Amino acid sequence: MVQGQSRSENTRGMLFLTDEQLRKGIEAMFFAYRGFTADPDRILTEKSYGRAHHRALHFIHRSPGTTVNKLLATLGVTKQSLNRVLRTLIEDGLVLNKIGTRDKRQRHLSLTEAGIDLERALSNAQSDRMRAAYRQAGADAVHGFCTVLEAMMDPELKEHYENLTGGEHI
Amino acid sequence: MVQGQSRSENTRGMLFLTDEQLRKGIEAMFFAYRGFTADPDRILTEKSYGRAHHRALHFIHRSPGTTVNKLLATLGVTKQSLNRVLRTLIEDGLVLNKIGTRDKRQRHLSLTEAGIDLERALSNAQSDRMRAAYRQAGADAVHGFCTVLEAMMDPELKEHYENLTGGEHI
DNA sequence: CTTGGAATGTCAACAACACTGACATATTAT
DNA sequence: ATAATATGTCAGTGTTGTTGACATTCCAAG
Repeated sequence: MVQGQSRSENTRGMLFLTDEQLRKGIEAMFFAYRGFTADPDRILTEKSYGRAHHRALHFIHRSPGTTVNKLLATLGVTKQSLNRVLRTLIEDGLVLNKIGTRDKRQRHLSLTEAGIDLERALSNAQSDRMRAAYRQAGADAVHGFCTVLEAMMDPELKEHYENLTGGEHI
Repeated sequence: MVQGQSRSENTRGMLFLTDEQLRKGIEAMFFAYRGFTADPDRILTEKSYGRAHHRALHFIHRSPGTTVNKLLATLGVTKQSLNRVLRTLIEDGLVLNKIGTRDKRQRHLSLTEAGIDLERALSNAQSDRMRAAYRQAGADAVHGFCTVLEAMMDPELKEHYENLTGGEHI
């Protein structure tokens, strides 16, 4: 440690943060994210899919009936990139593509039975590690974990994060 | 919320975790990681580098004099993949490649002045957001944040994380 | 009703970054 | 001497991202 001021606060309640603490946090994010994706990645490799497929399945599951444009904004990729992934998922019978009734330009995306199964397998693999980490760390730590993560998001992305709780339908 | 048992514990001290809570955590990781990499990514794009270059610079800065094999283990990529990145960094005069004295097979990696400058620019961009998030969340939250991240790591990766504190030299 | 623009899909080309497999070259260890 | 280690390199492949261009469909405003 450079200084002995770990997690201390000054008179104005401001945190003193050493370079060492910040660097530890940066490295923790790097290594933890590897663990975070490791388990679903194994399943995906078996099925010849990638992380992009997982993300698409996750958010379609989260907001069934969502449109391509909404999914695009959530994932933060180009439509060409998403389209490649969606096409394979539709061809493989994991995702349904229903033309909108109100606006026929829009395509409403939802999971088929098979899509739900794969999403659940991936979600379970990821949740298992998350649950184990949560239990090991304790309730207070989990609360702090989420608080810091939310504070790290771009404001625009944070809106997507917050708006997901509802799961708006058609 | 599916249940009203947020962050509660049962008689054995075990956390009750709803699917909703776990899913929130998963999405928080996804969105936060985007924010985490956004600022350095902008600098990297300017200089025609990628995230892989950032990671190499970071860990060489962290452990000056480290060998290629050690860096390989830390980054968790193949030597071919790392070599491509290292070659450009060496050609561009950001990284030094010194043949070992004890074992002449080994190449000891370190940053040049220019390498240190770029690493610092990237590190500052990332630290600024981290510091802001830390201050917004508070000291307790930061502690919980790191605790959960550490619990999420693969045991093998966690060793790398812990062994980095020293920064062993030649 | 025509026109503008939004939503979507698709084609092509390209780049970053990961992978595998194979091979070469020193150098060290046995 | 031989085996193993550390490194570098070449070739090929796959996923995922990007731009740019273009077609289609459809809503909405004039």
